[in-house]
Amino acid sequence: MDEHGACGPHDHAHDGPVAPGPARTADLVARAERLAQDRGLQFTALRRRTLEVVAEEGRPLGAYDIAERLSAPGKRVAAVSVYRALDFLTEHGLVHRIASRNAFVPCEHGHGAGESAVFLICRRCGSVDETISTEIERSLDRTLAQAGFKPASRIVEIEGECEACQGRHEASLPPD
Amino acid sequence: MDEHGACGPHDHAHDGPVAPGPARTADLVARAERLAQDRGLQFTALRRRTLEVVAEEGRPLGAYDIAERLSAPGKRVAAVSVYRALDFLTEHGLVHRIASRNAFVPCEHGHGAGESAVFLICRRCGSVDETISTEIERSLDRTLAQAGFKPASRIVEIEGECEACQGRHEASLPPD
DNA sequence: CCCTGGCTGTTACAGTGTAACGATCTCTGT
DNA sequence: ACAGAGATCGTTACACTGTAACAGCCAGGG
Ligand SMILES: [Zn+2]
Ligand SMILES: [Zn+2]
Ligand SMILES: [Zn+2]
Ligand SMILES: [Zn+2]
Repeated sequence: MDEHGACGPHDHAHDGPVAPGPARTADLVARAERLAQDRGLQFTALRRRTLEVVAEEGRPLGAYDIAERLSAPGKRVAAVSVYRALDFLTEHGLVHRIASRNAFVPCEHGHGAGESAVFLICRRCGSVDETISTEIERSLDRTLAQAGFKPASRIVEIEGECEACQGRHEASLPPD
Repeated sequence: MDEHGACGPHDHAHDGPVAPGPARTADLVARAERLAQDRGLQFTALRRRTLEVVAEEGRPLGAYDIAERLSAPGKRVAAVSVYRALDFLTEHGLVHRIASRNAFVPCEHGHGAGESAVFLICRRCGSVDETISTEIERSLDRTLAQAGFKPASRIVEIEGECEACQGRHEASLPPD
C-alpha cells in the first residue's frame, strides 16, 4: 500500500514538493486544535501564529525568521518566545526541525510518534519534502536491534536535488 | 562479507562503541596520508593535529573544543582555522559531522564516498557509533528513486541508549 | 480572594559558523 | 633562481543559533 494513496509520489509533477499556503495551514491548525483538545494542552495564540507562519512558507524557516514575521512595528516577538512555541509544536509533531539547516518545517503527515520521517532537502530550491517509508524504518530497526541500541529519536535528512529542479539544469536560475 | 570482519557487531560487548586512543589515531592518520598522496592534497600540520585531536577523543567534539585542545599558552588556534581543517577532513571522509550535536567524530570505516553511515548517538554516555548498513542504504535509494530525488549527501543519526548503558539503568548515572 | 502552575516578555549570555583581508606557503613554469 | 598563481593560515569582526534567569500575566482551584 502506498502511503501517498492512489497518486504515486511521482506520477505527475508537483510544482513544489508539497503545496504550501492556506490550505495546508488550515489543515495543520485544525489538527493542532484537535490534539490540544484531546490531550488537554493549550494551543495559544503565539503557538498558533507560529504554526501558521511555518506552514505558509514553502521552505524551512529559522527561528529568527519566524520571529521577524511574527513581529509587527511596535510589537516585537523575541526569538526566545518562538523557540518555546517551536518546542511545543515539535514535541507534539506539528512541525519538524531540520537539523542540517537549523530550521523548521510544518509536518506534512499525520504520523504517530513512533513513525519517523525522511526529509528530502533540495539544494537548489530549498524545499523540503517529508516522506514516510516503512521499509526504511524496518531496515533501521533491524540494524538498531542488531547493535543492541535502543532508539529514542531518529533523524534522516537527504540533501540533493528535487525532481522539479532536475529539469532546470541548463536554466541558470537560482530560483531562490 | 561483514564490514566488521569475523567479529559481528554485537558478538561480544565493546566497552565503548569504538576504541578511541592512539591505535585508531595512527590508523586514521595513515589513511589520510595515503589519501593525500593519491589525490595530490595537502595534509598539513594543522589538519593532522585536528584529526588527531578528534580521533583521540572518545566522543564528539565541538569545533571550539578542538581549538582549545590545539591551543598552547602563547600559541592560540582560532576556531575558524579549525573549521577550515574540519571542512577538509569531512570533505575527504576522515571525520564526520554530527548534525544533531554540532560536533565531529573520526570516521570509523574506510567507506567510499558513496557509502553513507548511520550514527548511533548515546544519550547517556555521549558516545557515537558509526555503522554501515547496505540494507538501509538500498531502502533509502529505493525511496529516493521513487520520489525522483537525486541525493548528494545523507544524514542518518539515531539518538538513544547504547548497549553498554542499558545495563546501567539502576546505576545512579545522571541521565544527563 | 489568594495561591499555584503554565505561558509570555525581557535581558543577558553562551555556542556555532562565516565573511573578509592580508600574510605565508607551495607548486609550477620560465 | 625567480616570479606568479593558487592554496593555506592568522586575525578580526560579525551574523546566526540556542538557552538561562527572572519578572509579569493569566486561568483554574482552594
Ligand atoms: Zn511529520
Ligand atoms: Zn528543488
Ligand atoms: Zn565514516
Ligand atoms: Zn552509552
